[in-house]
Parts: sequence; C-alpha cells; structure tokens
Amino acid sequence: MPLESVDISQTASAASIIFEALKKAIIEGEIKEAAPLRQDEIAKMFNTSRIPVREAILRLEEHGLVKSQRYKGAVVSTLSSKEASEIFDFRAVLEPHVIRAAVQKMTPATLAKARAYCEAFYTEADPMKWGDLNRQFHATLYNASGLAYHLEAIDGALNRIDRYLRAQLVLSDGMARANDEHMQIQAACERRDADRAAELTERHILGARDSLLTHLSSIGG
Amino acid sequence: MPLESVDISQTASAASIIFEALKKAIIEGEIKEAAPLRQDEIAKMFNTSRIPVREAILRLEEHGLVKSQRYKGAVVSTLSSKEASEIFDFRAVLEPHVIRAAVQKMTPATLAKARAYCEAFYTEADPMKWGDLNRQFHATLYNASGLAYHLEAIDGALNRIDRYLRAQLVLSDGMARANDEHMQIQAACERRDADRAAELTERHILGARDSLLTHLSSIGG
DNA sequence: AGATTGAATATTGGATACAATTTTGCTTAG
DNA sequence: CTAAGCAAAATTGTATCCAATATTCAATCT
Repeated sequence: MPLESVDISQTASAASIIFEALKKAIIEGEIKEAAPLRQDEIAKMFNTSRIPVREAILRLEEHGLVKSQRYKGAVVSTLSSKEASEIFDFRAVLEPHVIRAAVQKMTPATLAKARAYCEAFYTEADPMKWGDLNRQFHATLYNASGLAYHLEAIDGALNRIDRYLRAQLVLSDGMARANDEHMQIQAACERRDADRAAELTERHILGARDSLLTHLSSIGG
Repeated sequence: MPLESVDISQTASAASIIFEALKKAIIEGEIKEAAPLRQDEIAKMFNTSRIPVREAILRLEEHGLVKSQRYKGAVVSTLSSKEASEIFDFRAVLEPHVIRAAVQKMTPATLAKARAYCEAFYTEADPMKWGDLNRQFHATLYNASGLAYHLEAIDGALNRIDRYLRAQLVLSDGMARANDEHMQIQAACERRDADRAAELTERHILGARDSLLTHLSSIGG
C-alpha cells in the first residue's frame, strides 16, 4: 500500500511571514495611516534580524501599502478621498466585467458557497467580521471566472480601500443595503443572468463609493 | 535672490538601480523567459553585495515579472498564450474607460505631444523603437485622465506583455495597422469624441490580441 | 549499463557588523 | 526666551559571514 503522501508544505520564509502579518495589520487598520514602520522594532517583534523585515516592507511598498523614503523609512500609505474614489471607480470597471464572465461558469458548488457567505454576512452580529464575509462572498463568485490576473488586480484594489469598506458597512444603513444588494446579485447569478449581475455589481460598488464620500465630506474630509 | 532650487534627486539606492535595470531587461526580453536570476552573478555585475540584488528581485516578484522558490532562486516569469490573452482583455476593459475620462481633459499640449509620438511611430525605421513609441503615444493620451491608479494598473499589465506587443508589431502588417488605428484614435481625441476614442481603443487592443493569438497558434503554441 | 548513495559544490536565507544619513537634543549667542 | 549650530543618538542601506537547502558528480551496487 502506498504511503500517505504527506504534503510537507515547506515552512515559509521569515520574510513571507512578516510580510503577511504586516499586510494584514495595515489592511485592517491595526497599524494606522502614516504610522512609521521601524525595522528594528518589527525585527524584535518577530525575533529576527532586520533583513527579512526589510524584504517584507519592500513587498508592501510594491503593493502600494506603504511608502518609503531613503534613510527615512516607511510609513503606511495614506489615501485621500479622491484616491479612494478612484479605486472604487477602478473596481466598478473591472468587477462587472469579471462577474459577467463568471456567471456561465459557476457550478452548483460555487453558488452554494456564495449563498453560505451571503447568509453568514446577514446573520453575523460582529461588525469586525462583516468586511471579511463581504469580500469572501464576492470573491467566491468572481473566482468562477478563472480570470486570475483580473482577480489579483481586484484584490489589490480592495486591499487599498479595505478600511474604508469596513467603515462604510457600519454606517447607518450600510450593512442592510449591502445585504440586500448581495441577495440580488446572488439571485441574478442563480438564474444565470450575467447582464443583471454585472449591472447590480456596478451599482453596488458605485453606491458604496457615494455613500462613503458623502459621509467623509459631512464629517469634514 | 533665491538660490537655484537644484533638484538634487538624491542618488537612488543600489537596490533601486538594480531593480530598474533588471526590470527593463526582463520587459524588453533581453533576459529570456524562464532564465534563472543568480544573485551572485548579478551582484558582481553591479559591484554590490547580494543584499540589494535580493531586494530588487523581491520587487520584481511582486510585479509578477519573476517567480521564485525558496532556496531555488528566481526565474523570469513565463506567460502562456492564455495568460497573455487575459491581460489583453484586462487592458481592453480598462483603457477604453481611461481614454473616455481623458478626452475632456486633454490640453492642446497633450494633443500635440501625442501627435508627435504618433508621427514618430509612423516614421521610425528601427523596429526596436516601435514598442516604446507605441506605449508613449497611448500613455500621453491616458495621462490626461489624471487617474493615477488606473494608469499604474495599465502600466503593470503592459509590462507583463511588452515582449508580445513588440512581436505583434513586427508581424506582417502589425505596424501598419497599429499606425492606422493610432491616427484614428488621435483624430477622435482632437474632435473630443470620447465614445469613439474608447471604441477605437478597445478594438485596437482586441485586434492586437487576436492577431497575436492566431500567430502564436499558427507557429504551434 | 543504469540506478543509488553520499560527499562536495553551488545557491539562497538570515544574522551580525559597519557605513551613510537623518533626527534629536543640548549648548550658546542674540 | 528663541534660533542657530553642533554633537550624539537613532535609523536606514550595504557588506560580510554563517546556516539551510539544493544540485552535481563520482563511487558503488545490482
């Protein structure tokens, strides 16, 4: 009998571990905008030298999550409301295209998984988890497209505005409206109505953008 | 009298210099697909240690230009025709959107500069320069949009398929057709016909994609 | 001959040490 | 008391060295 082929997923490099940890912390806003990233400090947190820390920070910079100046170090990137708005527009161009391509390829398993995330989003009480469930719902549908490059671009865009998305969800009726729209998108996918799914997706994104922008300007952005 | 504000562009770090050099070499195909990047070898070329080389390679990896495995090193990313096709589609979604937004904002200077690139593209005899002139023509028009995030995404996509674009231009009538289409796009922008400019841009991209794909399949891709 | 093992070599990942530059904080002249 | 200037500390960028892993290749066995 053949031996169990144990998938020894070779332990990731220290640099990768630090990169993922910092990325998560920045995306979720645990490290605030404009906060400096001190190499020594981070190295001590992970019990490593500064070398892997530097590599992690470089990778973050290529993703636009931090901005660094020679001999001055890296700070978490800030995002003006204008820049955030442009990223919403970027998504509003790409995501309808992707879901249109995805609808024909969604399997029953895809739709079941998306429905599960949709319902989890609806029933989840903890606002901290809304952001993840929201992204997982959309990603499940988009993944069916098989458009890896598009998906990566969308993911990068979402990472840049993740904290704004979370903020938007907890606004007055942000969560309720998002949930309504999710259910409509899910329904359109289930009846294989690609045009409608694309239209709803575009409105979903542009609506979130407008809701966020009016809020930001009302509080003195 | 105020001192001449000499823009002391502080000398870039070694890592940045190496990054830019490798990026250019990979994009232009000087380093071929799947070729390994040996840290020691590159370090000697630039008379540095391996540290800045590693940082440069990491940045390349974040841009998808190389793929590296732990303890095995980095190789130049390969691109299947399917992946290349997806990137053309990605551009075909974004670029029409960007030029539509740009048309209203193009100044006479913008249009003059674009026209100059367009004509230079037409008159240039050296095929090695066609790729750059092509990109500069389009970039000049797109820049007027002010959509920095979109422009960056388009630039990244172009970098991934740059060598395929060059190959497509030197195909039978690739150059002639590209030139025709450029002149039409330029004309549409000058009469501020955003819809037409967007339509032409989409066709320009999808036409190049199809031309390339039929060529690749004909030579046994 | 072909496959297998194991040492030697090559290559990458990370730690430590040093150089270049910025930032801080004290001192002092006005 | 404030501003300028300089020394000290802090911080980043790079070089050198060691550790971990992969690759090569000769020796051996079937």
